[in-house]
Amino acid sequence: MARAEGTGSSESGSAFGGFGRYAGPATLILSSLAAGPKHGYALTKDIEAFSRVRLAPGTLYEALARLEGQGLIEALESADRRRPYRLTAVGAEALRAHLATQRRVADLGLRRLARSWGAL
Amino acid sequence: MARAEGTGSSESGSAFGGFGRYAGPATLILSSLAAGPKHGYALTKDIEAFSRVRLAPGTLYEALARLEGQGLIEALESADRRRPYRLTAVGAEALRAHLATQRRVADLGLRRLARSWGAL
DNA sequence: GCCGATGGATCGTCTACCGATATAGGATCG
DNA sequence: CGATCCTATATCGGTAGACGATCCATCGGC
Repeated sequence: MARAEGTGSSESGSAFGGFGRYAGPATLILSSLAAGPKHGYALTKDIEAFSRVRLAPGTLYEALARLEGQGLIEALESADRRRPYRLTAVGAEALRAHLATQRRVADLGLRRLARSWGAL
Repeated sequence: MARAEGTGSSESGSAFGGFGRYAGPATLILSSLAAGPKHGYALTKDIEAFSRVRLAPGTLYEALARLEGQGLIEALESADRRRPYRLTAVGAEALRAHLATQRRVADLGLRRLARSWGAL
C-alpha cells in the first residue's frame, strides 16, 4: 500500500512511498531477503516457493536496481558471477511497516468476508 | 499477489490473475466491498479510513470498471446519482484467496525479519 | 559435444496508476 | 442570494513499473 502519506497518522509515517507505485514485486523481494542475502536467481526460486509467484526476469532485475537506488537493499561483492543483495536497516524497517499494514488489511478483509459471506 | 498460476498447487488455482497486474487498489476496493455494497466516493472514504491510502479518482473508477468487467463486482441500480457496487460470489472467493496468500506472505516476512533483525 | 539448469541482463510493449481537470447537486452561511 | 465547501462521478494525458522475449555465459552430466 504505497501512497500512504495521508494526514501523518501513527504508523511508519515516512518509510512508505519509497516503494514504487504499489510495491508488488518489491514486497516479495524484500521479504525474501529478510531471511538473509541472496542473488537474483535464488530470489526467483525462493519467492516462487513461498508465494507461488514467478517474477519475470525484467521485473526482478529492474526492481532490484530500483530498490538499491532507494537504499533499501545493497549489493555485496562476490568472487563468482553471482550478485548477492542484502537488506539494509532502512529496507528492513520499510518492509516491517509495509508488511504490518498489509497484514492488518488482510485480516480486516478476511473478517469482513467471514461476516458477510460465511464459510464460502 | 497476482500472477500466481504456478504449478497448480493447492489454494485457489484459477481465481488469481483476474486481478490486474499486481492488484493494489483492487484488493482495497474488494476488501471495502466485503463489508457491504458501497458507491465510489464512499469507497474512497472507507479505504482511507482502514488503510490510510487515498485512491486517486482515476485509479478508483478505472479499477471499478475493470473489476466489473471481470465479474468480481456488480453495479446496483439506484435512484440518486450514486452508483453502488456489490461484491459477487466470484469476487468474494477471489478476494478470500488473495487475502489468504497476502497474509501468509506478510506473516512469513515478519517472522523472517524478527529472526534476522530482532525488535528493530 | 550436447543439453538442461544456473545466473545475469536488456529491450519493447502494455497498462495500471496517478493527478489534473471538468461537471454538478446539495448543504451551510453571511 | 452568491460564495464556498462537501459530495459524487467521469475522462484524459503522462508515466512508471510489470512483463515476456531474447540474448549471453557458465557449469555439470551424460
